[in-house]
Order: sequence, then structure tokens, then C-alpha cells
Amino acid sequence: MASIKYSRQRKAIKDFLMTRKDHPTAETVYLNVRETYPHISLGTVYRNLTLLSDMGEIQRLHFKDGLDHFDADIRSHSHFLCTECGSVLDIDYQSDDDLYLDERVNSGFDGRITGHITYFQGICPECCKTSV
Amino acid sequence: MASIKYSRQRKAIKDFLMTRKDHPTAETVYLNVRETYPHISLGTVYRNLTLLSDMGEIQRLHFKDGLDHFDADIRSHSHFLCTECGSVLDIDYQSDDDLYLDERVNSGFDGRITGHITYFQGICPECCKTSV
DNA sequence: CTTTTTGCAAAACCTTTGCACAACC
DNA sequence: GGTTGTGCAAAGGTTTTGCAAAAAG
Repeated sequence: MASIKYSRQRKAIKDFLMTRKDHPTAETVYLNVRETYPHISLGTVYRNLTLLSDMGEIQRLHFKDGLDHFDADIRSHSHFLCTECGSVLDIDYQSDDDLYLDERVNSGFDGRITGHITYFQGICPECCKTSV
Repeated sequence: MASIKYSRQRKAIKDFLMTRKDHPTAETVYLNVRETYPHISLGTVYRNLTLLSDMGEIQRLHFKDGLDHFDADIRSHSHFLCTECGSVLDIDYQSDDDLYLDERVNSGFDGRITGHITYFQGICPECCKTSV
């Protein structure tokens, strides 16, 4: 039943996502993919983003702006939210501490911890320039 | 202008939140406070939750369910999301590593990092019992 | 051909907002 | 009396869904 037929639209959505280092919203994906497929609908974009994230090909993220953001980079990494402009950036941070964090925290917890995500916040490089 | 008159409704909302260790949604707050104030409206609940979080008396959190959750515990702590039942728990974890995390990560980042939140995920104590 | 996917539009959903009235000091 | 807060209902914005037609394999 679940045999995926990789449509052009779905491919275009994933390809677009892979070109971006920030984490576009569905709206942004829609506007960009529409330049190649002018008749694509927002519904299709949402359906594919949901499908791709269910399949684990992309990540779906929720930030304080209340919107869903999507990220084609599914490696474990952290995110940064700028409190000035709202932009979202990757943080390449992965220390040994971080690798063992789950275990350490799990030792004081009755359940089972399988992973974590860390969200940093502050002021992004761009806003630092303009506001100083 | 911003002289707060602590209404009964606002008090009831905050009081309710302080009795809970999980992180209720606005809807949950509404349903519970309504038992004391049957005529309170959802709008009022949202207004007060927004107000309280703007004042820093409570935290507003976003989880994967897409809903806003509210937490009267504003101390720095982490959260745990159960991937089975969706419940959200506090994690009492605050190591020295964690305290210096912002600085360490900031050293490889052009912007300014002012804080972070870590979300753990896995299987909660309750679900561990039933699924084993 | 059969199944999956699309486009469109409507619906669902959570959250915010406008306004007249009530509560507070 | 002037300000702040409420209830109600309507509006706002994002995401999901139903359905017939189109695309994919």
C-alpha cells in the first residue's frame, strides 16, 4: 500500500529544502517551489512536508513564532533562534558532553531517554551588526 | 498604565497552573478554571496566559503537538516529551556543563547566545511500565 | 489499469482581537 | 470617573482534508 511514487512536486520540495541552511516555513517552501511549478498548491506542500517528515527524510520543527519550520538536515544538531529578527540558524555543536547527556540525565529519571534537542536563543550575526 | 489589577480570574489561572507538574494547554486551563468560574471565556484564559508569560510569571512552551503549553515553574529546567503518550514532564537537570554551555557554543558563533532550552524525548515512566 | 498524488476549496484548528459592559481603586 | 479586565463572538492565521481529475508505475 505505502508504495511511494516520487512526484516532481515532492522532489522539488525536498530539493529546495536541501539548498537552504535556514529552516523555511511551509509558506516559504510554497513560494519558492511555485517558481518552478506555478500551479502547486499549499495543500500539496503541506502534504509532502508532512509525508517527508513522517518518513524521516526531513525534520519538522516548532519555534516560538508558532509556525512549523522544516529542515532537510536530519543529523543531530542544535538550532538557534534570533530573538530580534526571528531567523533560525543551525548550530554546529556536538561535544562529548552532549553525546553522553542522555545517559547522564537518564540516571536520575525513571523513564527511558532516547534523545534530545537543544534550542539556543540570542541575537544572530546579522542583527548584531545592525544593532551595535 | 501597566498597573496590574490582579483579577480573580487571573489569580485562578495562575493558581491552577501552580498545582500542576505537567504543562497544561490553554484548553486544559480553561476547562479546570471553569469549574470555579463557570462563565470564564477561552479568550480571557488566553489573554491572561499571554499576560502572565509576558510578565515572566509563567513560561509558554511549544511542543510537537503544535499547541501552546504553560508552565508556572519559571526556574531553568529541561523538559521531557514522551513519544508514546505525548505527556510532558519536567527534568531536573542542571549541571555545570549546562551552565557554561552558552559560552562554549558562543565561541564558535558570530552572534550572541543568551540562553538555551533542552528538550529530551523518549518513553516516560508510565509508558515504560505498561509497554514492557 | 491501479494506486498514488495533485489542485482546489472548504473545513478544522488554535489563538487573537474588537467591543460593550462589569469590576476595581 | 478613569482605568483595567471580562465575556462573547467574530476574525485571523496556519494546517488539514474531501474529492474529482491528473500523474505515476
